Amino acid sequence: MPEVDYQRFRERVAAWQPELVREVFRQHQHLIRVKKEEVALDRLDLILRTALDISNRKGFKSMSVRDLSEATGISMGALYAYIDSKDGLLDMIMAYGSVAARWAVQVPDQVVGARSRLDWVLRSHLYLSEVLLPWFFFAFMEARHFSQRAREQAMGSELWMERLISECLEEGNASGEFAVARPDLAGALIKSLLQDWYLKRWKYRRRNVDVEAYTGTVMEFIEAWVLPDRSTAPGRVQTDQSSRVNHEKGSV
Amino acid sequence: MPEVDYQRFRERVAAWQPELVREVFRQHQHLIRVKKEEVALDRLDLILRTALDISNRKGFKSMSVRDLSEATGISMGALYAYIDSKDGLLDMIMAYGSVAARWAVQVPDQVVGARSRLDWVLRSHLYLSEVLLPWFFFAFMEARHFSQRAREQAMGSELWMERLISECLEEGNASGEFAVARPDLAGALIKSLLQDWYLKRWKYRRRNVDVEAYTGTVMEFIEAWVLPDRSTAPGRVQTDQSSRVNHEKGSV
DNA sequence: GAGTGTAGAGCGAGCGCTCGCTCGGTTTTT
DNA sequence: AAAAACCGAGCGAGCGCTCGCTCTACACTC
Repeated sequence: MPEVDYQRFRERVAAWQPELVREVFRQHQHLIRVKKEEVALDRLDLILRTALDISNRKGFKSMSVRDLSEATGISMGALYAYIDSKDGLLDMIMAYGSVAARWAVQVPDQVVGARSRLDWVLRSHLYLSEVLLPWFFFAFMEARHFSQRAREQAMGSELWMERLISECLEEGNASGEFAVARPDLAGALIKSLLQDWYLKRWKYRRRNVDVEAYTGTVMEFIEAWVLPDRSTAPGRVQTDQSSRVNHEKGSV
Repeated sequence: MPEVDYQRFRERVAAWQPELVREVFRQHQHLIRVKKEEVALDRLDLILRTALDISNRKGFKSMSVRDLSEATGISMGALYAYIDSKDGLLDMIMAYGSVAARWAVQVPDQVVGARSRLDWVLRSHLYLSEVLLPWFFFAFMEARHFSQRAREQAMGSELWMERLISECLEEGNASGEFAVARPDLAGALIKSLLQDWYLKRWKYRRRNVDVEAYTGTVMEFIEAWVLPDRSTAPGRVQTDQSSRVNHEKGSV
């Protein structure tokens, strides 16, 4: 039934993930003093990973450049050949995830129908946040420290994701696949369920809940709400409209 | 149907809210140089409010004590008569919300039955987070900067709230009021819906969604999942068990 | 293949600045 | 006039960032 599973998603991501740092390097090359691409890529990758790691433990603001220097083993001077400033490092980190998101979540043409599209969008988002967990956590937690321009961009992409979900719901309402009262609010609530996966990871790790189990429960939760009819038992099949209950809107 | 609404909740809170700062003052009196309680309370209240305001805009770490001094109009020296250190200020802020939570969310004895209890717990949490929004936002965003002891306490209270929800669900499963597959995971997911209200406030404010509208939608969302049967129309009445559908667990 | 010039990459002590916090003196209250 | 509260210049530590220098790899000369 699902349009994609985690295993296949990982394989698809593995194909372009090494190119991510290269893309970031090229976007910011005018600010980077290191000339040779092949020399730069490994260390840039190390810098970005380490910066995310330290920032997610003590906050970007609290991470001193000396901390980063010690953790990467790259001297202060050399570090500043890769970044033009601490804020520039933040820009590169954000670019890293933005590029990944752009490459990962576009819905392919062969996925048609509201329910399939919703399934695809939600799963892609969850799976990507699993692969790039440190980045998603960082982007959420540090967003309010961004410059106004960057913050508005972050808010915009949050709203974009929501509208993507809401549009699926509206499309489903129109086709009869779904029956949900407020697609706008529903989109917001569904997004918060996706977010919990990377915001509260410690909780799920402690309980041995993996991304597939989480995704499964979330999809059930959502479908219980948006489908016109349902049975709470997992593995159900009712997707046709014939089994819908004719609910009485006017009842007190 | 609901055990409590926002209006009544506010009235109840208004009765003890002025006593909150007094409680915080007394808990930390040994660290406060200002002797006279009546002199101290107003300024302590101002300090806590302003600190929350600045912290929520630029982060607790980035808020300098000079910022706080200028914003409150209290000189550096006088400020340090109310707080023993910046970390001490953080302790007082956390105490403020902890006391409020303790006073606000205990379930009264007259609320019986799983569905009523769940309703009461969720609404109380949502309403309290509306009244103390700056505190809830602060507690979530700054938790990772706490000392290990404080962080474990925060994690504990997060898990406590979840277990409260999960227990309602389990109780409801046992009594037949609910039929939810994984009460533990469900508790976590439901909590994330409550959290979205204070984490993404800008979004809901922009859409003119108030706390009652949000609460209503969330409660519908949740009940669509946990109730054994449902109708998507708002204002429905089916709460008795006679209308339950006998769902077939084994169906493919 | 040994010697040499050079550009790229790396290094870390030190600069100017802001931070949390203090303390001797002043104003207000009782 | 004593006690309580308030004030803000000044302290050492730590911050982001720089800059004069060294090290390394490789093309070129003889």
